Amino acid sequence: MAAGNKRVRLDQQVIVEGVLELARMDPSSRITFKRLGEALGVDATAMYRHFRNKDELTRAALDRLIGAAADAGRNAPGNWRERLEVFLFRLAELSLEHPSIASEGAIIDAAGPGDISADDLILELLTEGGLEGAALIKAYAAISGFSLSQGAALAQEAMSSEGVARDGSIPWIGSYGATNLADYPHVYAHRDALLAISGMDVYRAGVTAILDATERAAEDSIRIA
Amino acid sequence: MAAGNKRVRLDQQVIVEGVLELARMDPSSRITFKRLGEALGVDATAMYRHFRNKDELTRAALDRLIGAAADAGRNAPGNWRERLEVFLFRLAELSLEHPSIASEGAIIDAAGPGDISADDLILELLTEGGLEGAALIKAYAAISGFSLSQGAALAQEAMSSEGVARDGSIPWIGSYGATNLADYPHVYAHRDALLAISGMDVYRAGVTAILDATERAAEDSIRIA
DNA sequence: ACCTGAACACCGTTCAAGT
DNA sequence: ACCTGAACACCGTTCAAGT
Repeated sequence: MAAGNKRVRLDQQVIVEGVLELARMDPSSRITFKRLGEALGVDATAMYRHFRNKDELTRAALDRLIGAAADAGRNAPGNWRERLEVFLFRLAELSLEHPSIASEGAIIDAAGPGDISADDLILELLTEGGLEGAALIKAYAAISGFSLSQGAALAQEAMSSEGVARDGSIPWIGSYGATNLADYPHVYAHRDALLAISGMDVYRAGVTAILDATERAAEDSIRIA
Repeated sequence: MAAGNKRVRLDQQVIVEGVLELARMDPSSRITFKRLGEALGVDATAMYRHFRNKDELTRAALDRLIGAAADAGRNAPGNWRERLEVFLFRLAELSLEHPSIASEGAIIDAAGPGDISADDLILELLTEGGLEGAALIKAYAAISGFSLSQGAALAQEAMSSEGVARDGSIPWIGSYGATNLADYPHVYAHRDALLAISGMDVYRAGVTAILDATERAAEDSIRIA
């Protein structure tokens, strides 16, 4: 069972799929060349024939995730906002399902075809919504920056609390432990509500805020035109 | 000059300050117990007397950064939105000045006094803006989630492009390299504008979008009341 | 009580050697 | 052309030994 011993011929595609599978099946442990080699039935160093280093490999895997989320958004029904939401939440789901990839920092700009495909989708939907020029670029920046960095945060959260449900329901704030909240009256007043916030709540709140503002900007620019 | 050889008595405070200094002076290399020990004139393993592991140490250092940003926001003039912006941009600056700390993933919830202080500030300012109940908690979630994850993304960007200006002016998108943009008409149409986006532009776009939406929600809840 | 230093189990990466 | 395996330089962490 598990992954091991396929012994197919290696190439970039096969390796990336191996990384994704490893990340899915073993969500709480880091991606390692050794573990990847075992899963593919190949020596740990064989990957260097196909990727310059680990960063490039992780980049390629993340790019695949982003591309898959973009496909989901592109094929979804609904108006521009609804399809954007499908893309954004699919990316969050995929990040939670592959935490060891999505959390591997240092990669905001996967720079592969999946990444560009997602950028194109975001721009297409925002244009459909009526945005153009500087407002379009700003909305694009807010959305693409948010989705990647917040997806990484979600994934890190899922990795560090191993064994816990991978649906984003992990509390965002662990606890206030020994800290005396007397000096922090607002935190004290809302402590129960704050502790009840999950990682996915945070993601959802961010998406809603950004898309509300975007929708507003779109309405304004249509009214002006 | 440089860090080395102080040989003071160790304690949590001294170690955290050492980490922050190391991160400031040597922004493109990772924090290491060995390097930290050299800077403090102490064996690499001496830190284990004061912190359970590296994660706890990094957490404490990040907590200090967040606390400093909260102090800046608390002491700033202006209305709630302006003071929130001071906090958010100060946090981005501090992340860029200490990239090896801010980028050290796995830490969304520093869970220390600085973190709680920042939470209290955010809640205070949002309350001042007229938010309460569920709308308050949602706005808090969007803002705190955004600031931490986007700050980490900014820091990772600063670390990977070593030597480049630490002011967030690094391009968000590297280049489109060899990729044929023929299949991506929207990216193609806006490629120059996209390549001109900096990391700080992305941060600013996110802050503006979230605060616009928050301001709108505050106006609504005041009108209803 | 606090720090040292050897030791351990792992990393990513390089490179000569195999097939 | 592609993969192996030894080797290297580094990690975080543990623990017995020093002072």
